[in-house]
Amino acid sequence: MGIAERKEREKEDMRKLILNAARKLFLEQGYEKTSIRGIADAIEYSPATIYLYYKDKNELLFALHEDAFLKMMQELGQVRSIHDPFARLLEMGHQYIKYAIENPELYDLMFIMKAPMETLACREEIWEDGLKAFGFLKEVITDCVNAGYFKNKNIEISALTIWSYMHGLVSIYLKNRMTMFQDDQQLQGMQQSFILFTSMIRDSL
Amino acid sequence: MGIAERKEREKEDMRKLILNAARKLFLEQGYEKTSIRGIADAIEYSPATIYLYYKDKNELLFALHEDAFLKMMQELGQVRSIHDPFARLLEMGHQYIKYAIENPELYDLMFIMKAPMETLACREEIWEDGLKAFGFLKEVITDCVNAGYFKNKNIEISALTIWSYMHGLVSIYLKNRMTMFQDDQQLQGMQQSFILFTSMIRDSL
DNA sequence: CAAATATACTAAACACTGTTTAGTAAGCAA
DNA sequence: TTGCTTACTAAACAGTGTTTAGTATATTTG
Repeated sequence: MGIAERKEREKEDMRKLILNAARKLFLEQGYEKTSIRGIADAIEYSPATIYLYYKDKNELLFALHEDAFLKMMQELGQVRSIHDPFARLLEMGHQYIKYAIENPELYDLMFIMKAPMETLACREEIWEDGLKAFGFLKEVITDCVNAGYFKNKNIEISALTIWSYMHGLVSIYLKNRMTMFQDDQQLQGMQQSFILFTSMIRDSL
Repeated sequence: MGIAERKEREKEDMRKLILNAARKLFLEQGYEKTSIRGIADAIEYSPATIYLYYKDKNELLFALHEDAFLKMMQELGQVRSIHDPFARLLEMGHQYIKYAIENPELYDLMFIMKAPMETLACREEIWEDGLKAFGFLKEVITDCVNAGYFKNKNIEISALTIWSYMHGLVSIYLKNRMTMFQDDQQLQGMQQSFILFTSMIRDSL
């Protein structure tokens, strides 16, 4: 009998309905100002219904966190068409900055907020999405090493170092701490710093 | 008449009483779980009283943010005794990491949370504390340039680049995103990355 | 087909949150 | 002693995430 299957589909539809409304509100007004009641209103269901499909607000944020990674990987993945590994790494950096600036709330969810990590912790799962993205960075760095760009053979540490810089740069900008530059010169400052950093790793990583 | 002065003193005492209770609770249970009511209970006053001394919760957080910077500058300032500027920069890095790990909630307040910046924005003031700390970093870098360690003459960009790396590294750790290492090897990983980064800037900044 | 059961949903409550308002009691000045 | 100011608070306002108990509807069973 197909009833069970239909119910399963309907359940999945409902999860998507909730998630889409959540994403919309979340991106429109930010995490802090989006309430379960607001999401419930948007889909014209009671707040309690949401708890039949998602354990709590953290789980809802975690689901958004997951497709934020999907989106980022799609955008970063485009660099695969670049043959030279160092040029590919550079473009990856540009795309990373672009993604962070264009999706500040998602970036927060992916790399700054504790909520999604707590869901992961109490499920006793690993941070798959993050590790996959980190793995992609390691691949590109490995290619750079193999092409003779970098001499350092510890890919893990090289990747962590590069990611730390990138994450720090965009975090400082997104969290409004780049006040050593005037508002309209912050992007330019980031650009200059990025050029400096990339020339540094090219010369001596 | 000394009555006005006494009242002024009492007002200042009350502000400190509130702030000390706020700091204690905040460090004990974190920002999110500390409520105005909790602070009011701790000092045995009504919640409304707190609003006679601080405009809102953001202002309370901003006050803590200020003495978090005071504390950090005290700890970082110790490196002034190191003569060699590059060794001084290295030690500053160590101290920065140490401070972040030992005071994760304060670090959040200083460099990640938006609340203190919002208070600053609506007061139309600049981020004095942050710029002062950044200025100290620039001083040390200038010394490194003058001593012939670094060839790059754009101190502002060099400082931003170094700070970005440091901030990224500690943020990734503090926000539990360093899952490429097992829990007990994350500090070691940071150490290795720090060594790599410092060797990179020594060779080619 | 009717009765029993399972499912989907919600109203209302619980226990909180930051913040404001209106009112009280004490301290001080005239 | 009267009038005014200051310090404080009880209670309310408008929200929050989450849970409970109960109601219809849909499905399965006798």
